[in-house]
Amino acid sequence: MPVEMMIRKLRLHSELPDENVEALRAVVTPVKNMPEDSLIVREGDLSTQCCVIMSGFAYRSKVSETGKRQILSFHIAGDIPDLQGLPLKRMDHDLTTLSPARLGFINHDALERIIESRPALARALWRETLLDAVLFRQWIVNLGTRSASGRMAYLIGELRQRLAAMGLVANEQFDFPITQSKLADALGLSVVHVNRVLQAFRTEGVLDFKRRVVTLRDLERIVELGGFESVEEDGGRA
Amino acid sequence: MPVEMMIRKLRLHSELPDENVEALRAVVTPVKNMPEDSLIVREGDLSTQCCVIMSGFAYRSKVSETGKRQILSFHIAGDIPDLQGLPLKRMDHDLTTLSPARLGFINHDALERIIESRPALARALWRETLLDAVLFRQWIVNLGTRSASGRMAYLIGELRQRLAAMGLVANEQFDFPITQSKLADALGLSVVHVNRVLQAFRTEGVLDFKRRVVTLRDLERIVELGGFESVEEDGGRA
DNA sequence: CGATATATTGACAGGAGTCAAAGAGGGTGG
DNA sequence: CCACCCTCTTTGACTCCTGTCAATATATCG
Repeated sequence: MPVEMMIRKLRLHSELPDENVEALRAVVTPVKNMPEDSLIVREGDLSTQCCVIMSGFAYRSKVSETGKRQILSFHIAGDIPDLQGLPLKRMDHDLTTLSPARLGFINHDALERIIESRPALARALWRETLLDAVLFRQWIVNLGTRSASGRMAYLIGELRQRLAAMGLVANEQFDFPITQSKLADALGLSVVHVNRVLQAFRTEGVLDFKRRVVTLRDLERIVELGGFESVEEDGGRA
Repeated sequence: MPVEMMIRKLRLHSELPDENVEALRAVVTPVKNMPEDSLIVREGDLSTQCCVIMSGFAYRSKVSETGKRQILSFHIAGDIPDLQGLPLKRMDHDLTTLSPARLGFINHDALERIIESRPALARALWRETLLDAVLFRQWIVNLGTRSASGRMAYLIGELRQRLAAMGLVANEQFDFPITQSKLADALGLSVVHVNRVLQAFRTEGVLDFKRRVVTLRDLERIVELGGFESVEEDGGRA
Protein backbone atom coordinates (compact mmCIF):
# COMPACT_ATOMS: atom_id res chain seq x y z
CA MET A 1 0.00 0.00 0.00
CA PRO A 2 2.00 2.95 -1.22
CA VAL A 3 -0.36 5.50 0.30
CA GLU A 4 1.14 4.54 3.61
CA MET A 5 4.09 6.83 3.02
CA MET A 6 1.79 9.82 2.96
CA ILE A 7 -0.03 8.69 6.08
CA ARG A 8 3.25 8.07 7.81
CA LYS A 9 4.44 11.54 7.04
CA LEU A 10 1.22 13.21 8.14
CA ARG A 11 1.23 11.33 11.42
CA LEU A 12 4.83 12.30 11.97
CA HIS A 13 3.65 15.89 12.12
CA SER A 14 0.13 15.72 13.52
CA GLU A 15 -1.99 13.64 15.80
CA LEU A 16 -4.73 12.11 13.67
CA PRO A 17 -7.65 9.83 14.59
CA ASP A 18 -7.76 6.58 12.64
CA GLU A 19 -11.11 7.55 11.22
CA ASN A 20 -9.62 10.66 9.64
CA VAL A 21 -6.81 8.70 8.14
CA GLU A 22 -9.22 6.19 6.67
CA ALA A 23 -11.34 8.94 5.17
CA LEU A 24 -8.27 10.43 3.59
CA ARG A 25 -7.02 7.14 2.31
CA ALA A 26 -10.37 6.57 0.68
CA VAL A 27 -10.13 9.63 -1.55
CA VAL A 28 -6.73 8.83 -3.02
CA THR A 29 -7.31 7.52 -6.51
CA PRO A 30 -5.41 4.61 -8.00
CA VAL A 31 -1.81 5.14 -8.76
CA LYS A 32 -0.59 6.46 -12.07
CA ASN A 33 2.89 5.78 -13.35
CA MET A 34 4.72 8.66 -14.92
CA PRO A 35 8.08 8.71 -16.66
CA GLU A 36 10.80 11.10 -15.63
CA ASP A 37 10.57 14.75 -16.66
CA SER A 38 6.81 14.73 -16.94
CA LEU A 39 5.12 17.98 -16.12
CA ILE A 40 2.46 17.30 -13.50
CA VAL A 41 1.12 20.82 -13.20
CA ARG A 42 2.20 24.02 -14.82
CA GLU A 43 2.56 27.53 -13.42
CA GLY A 44 -0.70 29.36 -13.96
CA ASP A 45 -2.84 26.23 -13.91
CA LEU A 46 -5.88 26.11 -11.71
CA SER A 47 -5.58 22.97 -9.66
CA THR A 48 -8.55 20.72 -9.19
CA GLN A 49 -6.68 17.91 -7.51
CA CYS A 50 -3.45 17.40 -5.68
CA CYS A 51 -0.93 14.68 -6.13
CA VAL A 52 0.65 12.27 -3.69
CA ILE A 53 4.07 10.87 -4.47
CA MET A 54 3.98 7.13 -3.90
CA SER A 55 7.48 6.51 -5.13
CA GLY A 56 10.12 8.38 -7.06
CA PHE A 57 10.99 12.08 -7.02
CA ALA A 58 9.49 15.34 -8.20
CA TYR A 59 10.56 18.96 -8.11
CA ARG A 60 8.92 22.35 -8.13
CA SER A 61 10.40 25.08 -10.28
CA LYS A 62 9.89 28.51 -11.70
CA VAL A 63 11.57 30.26 -14.57
CA SER A 64 12.60 33.84 -14.00
CA GLU A 65 12.26 36.41 -16.73
CA THR A 66 15.99 36.14 -17.28
CA GLY A 67 15.18 32.72 -18.73
CA LYS A 68 16.90 30.83 -15.95
CA ARG A 69 15.04 28.06 -14.24
CA GLN A 70 15.13 27.91 -10.48
CA ILE A 71 14.30 24.64 -8.77
CA LEU A 72 12.51 25.48 -5.55
CA SER A 73 12.30 22.11 -3.84
CA PHE A 74 12.57 18.39 -4.30
CA HIS A 75 9.88 15.98 -3.26
CA ILE A 76 9.99 12.38 -2.21
CA ALA A 77 7.62 9.54 -1.47
CA GLY A 78 4.95 10.59 0.98
CA ASP A 79 4.94 14.25 -0.08
CA ILE A 80 1.94 16.12 -1.42
CA PRO A 81 3.87 18.77 -3.30
CA ASP A 82 0.91 20.79 -4.56
CA LEU A 83 -1.24 20.70 -1.46
CA GLN A 84 -1.18 24.47 -1.35
CA GLY A 85 -3.27 24.36 -4.51
CA LEU A 86 -6.26 23.40 -2.39
CA PRO A 87 -6.71 26.86 -0.91
CA LEU A 88 -4.79 28.83 -3.53
CA LYS A 89 -5.95 27.17 -6.72
CA ARG A 90 -3.68 29.01 -9.10
CA MET A 91 -0.23 27.43 -9.29
CA ASP A 92 2.66 29.84 -8.99
CA HIS A 93 5.21 27.29 -10.19
CA ASP A 94 5.65 24.08 -12.15
CA LEU A 95 5.69 20.61 -10.70
CA THR A 96 7.62 17.95 -12.61
CA THR A 97 8.76 14.40 -12.04
CA LEU A 98 12.51 14.09 -11.54
CA SER A 99 12.50 10.32 -11.91
CA PRO A 100 9.91 7.82 -13.00
CA ALA A 101 7.29 8.13 -10.29
CA ARG A 102 4.10 6.59 -9.08
CA LEU A 103 1.54 9.20 -8.22
CA GLY A 104 -1.82 9.14 -6.52
CA PHE A 105 -4.30 11.95 -6.89
CA ILE A 106 -6.78 13.52 -4.54
CA ASN A 107 -9.65 15.42 -6.03
CA HIS A 108 -10.10 18.82 -4.39
CA ASP A 109 -13.87 18.54 -4.12
CA ALA A 110 -13.60 15.17 -2.44
CA LEU A 111 -10.93 16.48 -0.11
CA GLU A 112 -12.99 19.54 0.78
CA ARG A 113 -15.89 17.28 1.66
CA ILE A 114 -13.92 15.11 4.02
CA ILE A 115 -12.12 17.91 5.82
CA GLU A 116 -15.31 19.88 6.27
CA SER A 117 -16.36 17.67 9.14
CA ARG A 118 -12.86 16.76 10.33
CA PRO A 119 -11.13 19.77 11.82
CA ALA A 120 -8.11 17.75 12.94
CA LEU A 121 -7.49 16.64 9.39
CA ALA A 122 -7.97 20.14 8.04
CA ARG A 123 -5.50 21.39 10.58
CA ALA A 124 -3.02 18.65 9.75
CA LEU A 125 -3.12 19.67 6.10
CA TRP A 126 -2.66 23.30 6.99
CA ARG A 127 0.38 22.37 9.05
CA GLU A 128 1.71 20.32 6.20
CA THR A 129 1.64 23.31 3.85
CA LEU A 130 3.42 25.36 6.47
CA LEU A 131 6.16 22.82 7.01
CA ASP A 132 6.72 23.21 3.33
CA ALA A 133 7.23 26.92 3.91
CA VAL A 134 9.73 26.17 6.66
CA LEU A 135 11.85 24.35 4.10
CA PHE A 136 11.58 27.26 1.69
CA ARG A 137 12.84 29.61 4.35
CA GLN A 138 15.76 27.35 5.03
CA TRP A 139 16.46 27.24 1.35
CA ILE A 140 16.57 31.03 1.27
CA VAL A 141 19.14 30.94 4.04
CA ASN A 142 21.06 28.36 2.09
CA LEU A 143 21.15 30.43 -1.09
CA GLY A 144 21.76 33.70 0.67
CA THR A 145 24.50 32.77 3.11
CA ARG A 146 26.45 29.77 1.90
CA SER A 147 29.19 29.12 -0.64
CA ALA A 148 28.79 26.64 -3.47
CA SER A 149 30.04 23.67 -1.50
CA GLY A 150 28.03 24.67 1.53
CA ARG A 151 24.88 24.81 -0.54
CA MET A 152 25.51 21.43 -2.03
CA ALA A 153 26.24 19.88 1.34
CA TYR A 154 23.10 21.41 2.74
CA LEU A 155 20.98 20.04 -0.07
CA ILE A 156 22.31 16.55 0.42
CA GLY A 157 21.96 16.80 4.16
CA GLU A 158 18.38 17.97 4.00
CA LEU A 159 17.45 15.33 1.49
CA ARG A 160 19.09 12.63 3.53
CA GLN A 161 17.13 13.62 6.57
CA ARG A 162 13.80 13.66 4.78
CA LEU A 163 14.49 10.37 3.03
CA ALA A 164 15.61 8.79 6.28
CA ALA A 165 12.33 9.80 7.91
CA MET A 166 10.61 7.78 5.19
CA GLY A 167 12.98 4.86 5.60
CA LEU A 168 14.67 5.46 2.27
CA VAL A 169 18.27 5.68 3.39
CA ALA A 170 20.31 2.53 3.84
CA ASN A 171 23.99 2.44 4.69
CA GLU A 172 24.25 6.18 4.28
CA GLN A 173 23.32 5.75 0.68
CA PHE A 174 20.21 6.77 -1.19
CA ASP A 175 18.74 7.07 -4.62
CA PHE A 176 18.70 10.55 -6.13
CA PRO A 177 18.46 10.43 -9.90
CA ILE A 178 19.36 13.97 -10.86
CA THR A 179 21.59 15.59 -13.46
CA GLN A 180 24.22 18.15 -12.59
CA SER A 181 22.36 20.62 -14.69
CA LYS A 182 19.32 20.34 -12.45
CA LEU A 183 21.48 20.53 -9.37
CA ALA A 184 22.81 23.76 -10.79
CA ASP A 185 19.29 25.11 -11.23
CA ALA A 186 18.45 24.24 -7.66
CA LEU A 187 21.59 25.72 -6.14
CA GLY A 188 21.78 28.83 -8.26
CA LEU A 189 25.16 27.77 -9.67
CA SER A 190 26.51 26.97 -13.12
CA VAL A 191 26.73 23.36 -14.27
CA VAL A 192 30.47 23.62 -14.52
CA HIS A 193 30.80 24.77 -10.97
CA VAL A 194 28.48 22.07 -9.69
CA ASN A 195 30.76 19.61 -11.35
CA ARG A 196 33.81 21.12 -9.67
CA VAL A 197 32.16 20.93 -6.26
CA LEU A 198 31.13 17.33 -6.80
CA GLN A 199 34.62 16.43 -7.96
CA ALA A 200 36.09 17.98 -4.87
CA PHE A 201 33.65 16.15 -2.61
CA ARG A 202 34.53 12.91 -4.31
CA THR A 203 38.30 13.26 -4.06
CA GLU A 204 38.10 14.55 -0.51
CA GLY A 205 35.97 11.60 0.47
CA VAL A 206 33.01 13.68 1.54
CA LEU A 207 30.41 12.10 -0.66
CA ASP A 208 29.99 10.32 -3.92
CA PHE A 209 27.37 11.07 -6.53
CA LYS A 210 27.55 8.30 -9.05
CA ARG A 211 24.87 6.81 -11.18
CA ARG A 212 21.81 8.35 -9.62
CA VAL A 213 22.96 7.18 -6.18
CA VAL A 214 24.41 9.34 -3.43
CA THR A 215 26.81 7.76 -0.99
CA LEU A 216 27.65 9.74 2.10
CA ARG A 217 31.22 9.02 3.04
CA ASP A 218 31.78 11.59 5.75
CA LEU A 219 28.54 12.67 7.33
CA GLU A 220 30.46 14.73 9.84
CA ARG A 221 31.95 16.90 7.11
CA ILE A 222 28.65 17.22 5.28
CA VAL A 223 26.88 18.45 8.37
CA GLU A 224 29.74 20.84 8.99
CA LEU A 225 29.90 22.14 5.43
CA GLY A 226 26.16 22.49 5.09
CA GLY A 227 25.76 23.88 8.56
CA PHE A 228 22.96 21.43 8.70
CA GLU A 229 20.71 21.38 11.70
CA SER A 230 17.92 19.02 12.40
CA VAL A 231 14.43 20.20 11.58
CA GLU A 232 10.89 19.08 12.08
CA GLU A 233 11.95 16.66 14.72
CA ASP A 234 8.66 17.27 16.37
CA GLY A 235 7.06 18.87 13.34
CA GLY A 236 6.73 21.99 15.40
CA ARG A 237 4.09 20.39 17.53
CA ALA A 238 3.18 22.35 20.61
CA MET B 1 -8.81 52.37 13.10
CA PRO B 2 -5.48 50.86 12.20
CA VAL B 3 -6.81 47.31 12.16
CA GLU B 4 -8.41 48.25 8.88
CA MET B 5 -5.17 47.61 7.04
CA MET B 6 -5.29 43.97 8.04
CA ILE B 7 -8.94 43.65 7.09
CA ARG B 8 -8.26 45.32 3.79
CA LYS B 9 -5.50 42.90 3.00
CA LEU B 10 -7.51 39.83 3.98
CA ARG B 11 -10.42 40.93 1.85
CA LEU B 12 -8.10 41.54 -1.04
CA HIS B 13 -7.39 37.83 -1.04
CA SER B 14 -10.57 36.20 0.23
CA GLU B 15 -14.29 36.75 0.27
CA LEU B 16 -15.30 37.28 3.89
CA PRO B 17 -18.71 37.86 5.48
CA ASP B 18 -18.94 41.04 7.56
CA GLU B 19 -19.71 38.97 10.61
CA ASN B 20 -16.40 37.12 10.29
CA VAL B 21 -14.52 40.34 9.93
CA GLU B 22 -16.19 41.76 13.02
CA ALA B 23 -15.36 38.67 15.01
CA LEU B 24 -11.76 38.96 13.95
CA ARG B 25 -11.57 42.64 14.68
CA ALA B 26 -12.88 41.96 18.15
CA VAL B 27 -9.96 39.74 19.13
CA VAL B 28 -7.23 42.18 18.18
CA THR B 29 -5.91 43.70 21.37
CA PRO B 30 -5.00 47.34 21.76
CA VAL B 31 -2.02 48.56 19.91
CA LYS B 32 1.45 48.50 21.38
CA ASN B 33 4.16 50.83 20.18
CA MET B 34 7.56 49.35 19.67
CA PRO B 35 10.83 51.07 18.82
CA GLU B 36 12.92 49.95 15.88
CA ASP B 37 15.01 46.80 16.17
CA SER B 38 12.81 45.23 18.81
CA LEU B 39 12.63 41.49 18.72
CA ILE B 40 8.96 40.48 18.60
CA VAL B 41 9.47 36.73 18.66
CA ARG B 42 12.59 34.66 18.60
CA GLU B 43 13.44 31.47 16.74
CA GLY B 44 12.52 28.54 18.93
CA ASP B 45 9.77 30.37 20.80
CA LEU B 46 6.38 28.75 21.13
CA SER B 47 3.91 31.32 19.94
CA THR B 48 0.76 31.94 21.89
CA GLN B 49 -0.35 34.95 19.92
CA CYS B 50 0.26 36.47 16.54
CA CYS B 51 0.96 40.05 15.72
CA VAL B 52 -0.66 42.46 13.31
CA ILE B 53 1.37 45.32 11.94
CA MET B 54 -0.67 48.48 12.21
CA SER B 55 2.06 50.76 10.96
CA GLY B 56 5.77 50.57 10.39
CA PHE B 57 7.89 47.69 9.18
CA ALA B 58 9.12 44.36 10.44
CA TYR B 59 11.33 41.62 9.09
CA ARG B 60 11.78 37.93 9.57
CA SER B 61 15.28 36.52 9.76
CA LYS B 62 17.37 33.51 10.58
CA VAL B 63 21.03 33.18 11.34
CA SER B 64 22.87 30.38 9.64
CA GLU B 65 25.53 28.44 11.45
CA THR B 66 28.12 30.41 9.49
CA GLY B 67 27.05 33.30 11.68
CA LYS B 68 25.51 35.24 8.82
CA ARG B 69 22.03 36.58 9.22
CA GLN B 70 19.60 36.12 6.38
CA ILE B 71 16.57 38.35 6.20
CA LEU B 72 13.73 36.27 4.81
CA SER B 73 11.04 38.86 4.24
CA PHE B 74 9.88 42.34 5.04
CA HIS B 75 6.47 43.10 6.42
CA ILE B 76 4.31 46.16 6.18
CA ALA B 77 1.10 47.52 7.64
CA GLY B 78 -1.69 44.99 7.35
CA ASP B 79 0.57 41.95 7.52
CA ILE B 80 0.36 39.22 10.13
CA PRO B 81 3.92 38.04 9.83
CA ASP B 82 3.75 35.19 12.32
CA LEU B 83 0.37 33.79 11.43
CA GLN B 84 1.97 30.47 10.65
CA GLY B 85 2.64 30.21 14.37
CA LEU B 86 -1.03 29.41 14.89
CA PRO B 87 -0.75 25.89 13.49
CA LEU B 88 2.99 25.42 13.86
CA LYS B 89 3.59 26.95 17.28
CA ARG B 90 7.35 26.71 17.26
CA MET B 91 8.98 29.63 15.47
CA ASP B 92 11.65 28.71 12.96
CA HIS B 93 12.92 32.29 12.66
CA ASP B 94 13.05 35.65 14.39
CA LEU B 95 10.64 38.49 13.88
CA THR B 96 11.94 41.99 14.50
CA THR B 97 10.74 45.54 13.94
CA LEU B 98 12.63 47.35 11.22
CA SER B 99 11.23 50.74 12.13
CA PRO B 100 9.22 52.01 15.05
CA ALA B 101 5.96 50.15 14.66
CA ARG B 102 2.50 49.91 16.07
CA LEU B 103 1.48 46.34 16.63
CA GLY B 104 -1.75 44.64 17.55
CA PHE B 105 -1.85 41.13 18.95
CA ILE B 106 -4.25 38.26 18.53
CA ASN B 107 -4.28 35.60 21.16
CA HIS B 108 -4.13 32.12 19.65
CA ASP B 109 -6.80 30.68 21.91
CA ALA B 110 -9.18 33.48 21.08
CA LEU B 111 -8.44 33.10 17.39
CA GLU B 112 -8.98 29.35 17.54
CA ARG B 113 -12.35 29.93 19.13
CA ILE B 114 -13.58 32.30 16.49
CA ILE B 115 -12.38 30.30 13.49
CA GLU B 116 -13.83 27.08 14.88
CA SER B 117 -17.30 28.07 13.80
CA ARG B 118 -16.24 30.19 10.82
CA PRO B 119 -14.81 28.05 8.05
CA ALA B 120 -14.51 30.95 5.63
CA LEU B 121 -12.32 32.81 8.07
CA ALA B 122 -10.23 29.75 8.77
CA ARG B 123 -9.76 29.27 5.08
CA ALA B 124 -8.86 32.91 4.58
CA LEU B 125 -6.14 32.61 7.18
CA TRP B 126 -4.83 29.44 5.60
CA ARG B 127 -4.65 31.22 2.27
CA GLU B 128 -2.87 34.11 3.90
CA THR B 129 -0.12 31.84 5.17
CA LEU B 130 0.22 30.34 1.72
CA LEU B 131 0.49 33.69 0.00
CA ASP B 132 3.38 34.23 2.30
CA ALA B 133 4.94 31.06 0.91
CA VAL B 134 4.42 32.35 -2.63
CA LEU B 135 6.60 35.32 -1.78
CA PHE B 136 9.25 33.04 -0.30
CA ARG B 137 9.35 31.06 -3.50
CA GLN B 138 9.79 34.23 -5.49
CA TRP B 139 12.55 35.25 -3.18
CA ILE B 140 14.29 31.96 -3.84
CA VAL B 141 14.11 32.68 -7.55
CA ASN B 142 15.45 36.13 -6.88
CA LEU B 143 18.46 34.90 -4.92
CA GLY B 144 19.12 31.97 -7.20
CA THR B 145 18.87 33.55 -10.61
CA ARG B 146 19.57 37.26 -10.46
CA SER B 147 22.64 39.45 -10.21
CA ALA B 148 23.16 41.95 -7.42
CA SER B 149 21.37 44.79 -9.18
CA GLY B 150 18.60 42.50 -10.32
CA ARG B 151 17.99 41.37 -6.77
CA MET B 152 17.90 44.90 -5.50
CA ALA B 153 15.52 46.00 -8.21
CA TYR B 154 13.29 43.04 -7.49
CA LEU B 155 13.18 43.80 -3.80
CA ILE B 156 12.19 47.37 -4.42
CA GLY B 157 9.65 46.36 -7.03
CA GLU B 158 8.01 43.81 -4.80
CA LEU B 159 7.91 46.16 -1.89
CA ARG B 160 6.45 48.91 -4.00
CA GLN B 161 3.68 46.66 -5.16
CA ARG B 162 2.75 45.50 -1.70
CA LEU B 163 2.90 49.00 -0.28
CA ALA B 164 0.83 50.31 -3.15
CA ALA B 165 -1.86 47.73 -2.42
CA MET B 166 -2.07 49.23 1.06
CA GLY B 167 -2.10 52.76 -0.27
CA LEU B 168 1.36 53.55 1.03
CA VAL B 169 3.01 54.73 -2.17
CA ALA B 170 2.64 58.34 -3.27
CA ASN B 171 4.37 59.85 -6.27
CA GLU B 172 6.42 56.73 -6.77
CA GLN B 173 7.95 57.31 -3.41
CA PHE B 174 7.64 55.40 -0.18
CA ASP B 175 9.04 55.08 3.26
CA PHE B 176 11.51 52.24 3.82
CA PRO B 177 13.73 52.90 6.81
CA ILE B 178 16.46 50.33 6.32
CA THR B 179 20.23 50.32 6.56
CA GLN B 180 22.44 49.06 3.77
CA SER B 181 23.71 46.42 6.12
CA LYS B 182 20.23 44.97 6.46
CA LEU B 183 19.68 45.20 2.74
CA ALA B 184 22.85 43.17 2.39
CA ASP B 185 21.50 40.54 4.75
CA ALA B 186 18.30 40.30 2.77
CA LEU B 187 19.93 40.13 -0.63
CA GLY B 188 22.78 37.82 0.28
CA LEU B 189 25.35 40.47 -0.66
CA SER B 190 28.05 42.36 1.18
CA VAL B 191 27.37 45.84 2.52
CA VAL B 192 30.00 47.27 0.24
CA HIS B 193 28.40 45.81 -2.81
CA VAL B 194 24.95 46.96 -1.80
CA ASN B 195 26.40 50.41 -1.59
CA ARG B 196 27.87 50.10 -5.07
CA VAL B 197 24.56 48.98 -6.50
CA LEU B 198 22.68 51.81 -4.86
CA GLN B 199 25.27 54.30 -6.07
CA ALA B 200 24.86 53.04 -9.58
CA PHE B 201 21.08 53.20 -9.37
CA ARG B 202 21.33 56.73 -8.11
CA THR B 203 23.68 58.03 -10.78
CA GLU B 204 21.86 56.20 -13.53
CA GLY B 205 18.60 57.70 -12.38
CA VAL B 206 16.94 54.39 -11.62
CA LEU B 207 16.04 55.04 -8.03
CA ASP B 208 17.09 56.99 -5.03
CA PHE B 209 17.47 55.61 -1.54
CA LYS B 210 17.97 58.58 0.70
CA ARG B 211 17.00 59.13 4.26
CA ARG B 212 14.75 56.16 4.79
CA VAL B 213 12.76 57.06 1.69
CA VAL B 214 12.86 55.32 -1.66
CA THR B 215 12.12 57.35 -4.75
CA LEU B 216 11.52 55.43 -7.93
CA ARG B 217 12.84 57.47 -10.81
CA ASP B 218 12.58 54.98 -13.63
CA LEU B 219 9.98 52.34 -12.92
CA GLU B 220 10.48 50.91 -16.38
CA ARG B 221 14.11 50.11 -15.66
CA ILE B 222 13.34 48.72 -12.24
CA VAL B 223 10.77 46.33 -13.61
CA GLU B 224 13.20 45.35 -16.32
CA LEU B 225 16.17 44.88 -13.99
CA GLY B 226 14.19 43.02 -11.40
CA GLY B 227 12.29 41.00 -13.97
CA PHE B 228 9.38 41.93 -11.86
CA GLU B 229 6.02 40.49 -12.63
CA SER B 230 2.78 41.25 -10.99
CA VAL B 231 1.57 38.82 -8.34
CA GLU B 232 -1.43 38.24 -6.16
CA GLU B 233 -3.52 40.37 -8.39
CA ASP B 234 -6.38 38.09 -7.59
CA GLY B 235 -4.71 36.50 -4.61
CA GLY B 236 -4.90 33.26 -6.49
CA ARG B 237 -8.64 33.16 -6.15
CA ALA B 238 -10.35 30.49 -8.16
C1' DC C 1 29.74 68.81 20.36
C1' DG C 2 31.53 64.48 20.88
C1' DA C 3 30.38 59.53 20.12
C1' DT C 4 28.64 55.90 17.51
C1' DA C 5 26.40 54.03 13.60
C1' DT C 6 26.05 54.26 8.75
C1' DA C 7 27.58 55.30 4.20
C1' DT C 8 31.30 55.71 0.83
C1' DT C 9 35.75 54.79 -1.57
C1' DG C 10 39.73 52.39 -3.27
C1' DA C 11 42.70 48.52 -3.87
C1' DC C 12 43.02 43.87 -4.20
C1' DA C 13 41.61 38.84 -4.10
C1' DG C 14 39.00 35.06 -5.26
C1' DG C 15 34.91 32.35 -6.07
C1' DA C 16 31.96 31.33 -9.60
C1' DG C 17 30.53 32.18 -14.53
C1' DT C 18 31.42 31.55 -19.46
C1' DC C 19 33.14 29.45 -23.50
C1' DA C 20 34.63 25.68 -25.85
C1' DA C 21 36.10 21.18 -26.53
C1' DA C 22 36.82 16.51 -25.23
C1' DG C 23 35.25 12.16 -22.69
C1' DA C 24 31.76 8.84 -20.95
C1' DG C 25 27.46 6.57 -20.62
C1' DG C 26 23.44 4.73 -22.10
C1' DG C 27 20.15 3.82 -25.67
C1' DT C 28 18.83 2.39 -30.22
C1' DG C 29 18.72 0.46 -34.59
C1' DG C 30 20.80 -2.19 -38.10
C1' DC D 1 26.82 -7.16 -30.99
C1' DC D 2 28.58 -3.13 -32.66
C1' DA D 3 28.17 1.58 -34.55
C1' DC D 4 26.11 5.79 -33.79
C1' DC D 5 23.85 9.37 -31.31
C1' DC D 6 22.57 12.12 -27.77
C1' DT D 7 22.84 13.61 -23.28
C1' DC D 8 25.52 14.23 -19.45
C1' DT D 9 30.04 14.86 -17.35
C1' DT D 10 34.60 16.62 -17.16
C1' DT D 11 38.53 19.85 -18.15
C1' DG D 12 41.09 24.00 -19.10
C1' DA D 13 41.58 28.85 -19.89
C1' DC D 14 40.07 33.12 -19.04
C1' DT D 15 36.90 36.78 -17.24
C1' DC D 16 34.38 39.33 -13.99
C1' DC D 17 31.21 39.96 -10.38
C1' DT D 18 31.21 40.26 -5.68
C1' DG D 19 33.71 39.81 -1.24
C1' DT D 20 37.24 41.51 1.93
C1' DC D 21 40.01 44.85 4.19
C1' DA D 22 40.84 49.26 5.57
C1' DA D 23 40.40 54.02 5.67
C1' DT D 24 37.49 58.20 5.40
C1' DA D 25 33.43 60.86 5.21
C1' DT D 26 28.63 61.59 6.89
C1' DA D 27 24.63 61.13 9.80
C1' DT D 28 22.35 60.77 13.87
C1' DC D 29 21.57 61.51 18.62
C1' DG D 30 21.92 62.54 23.44
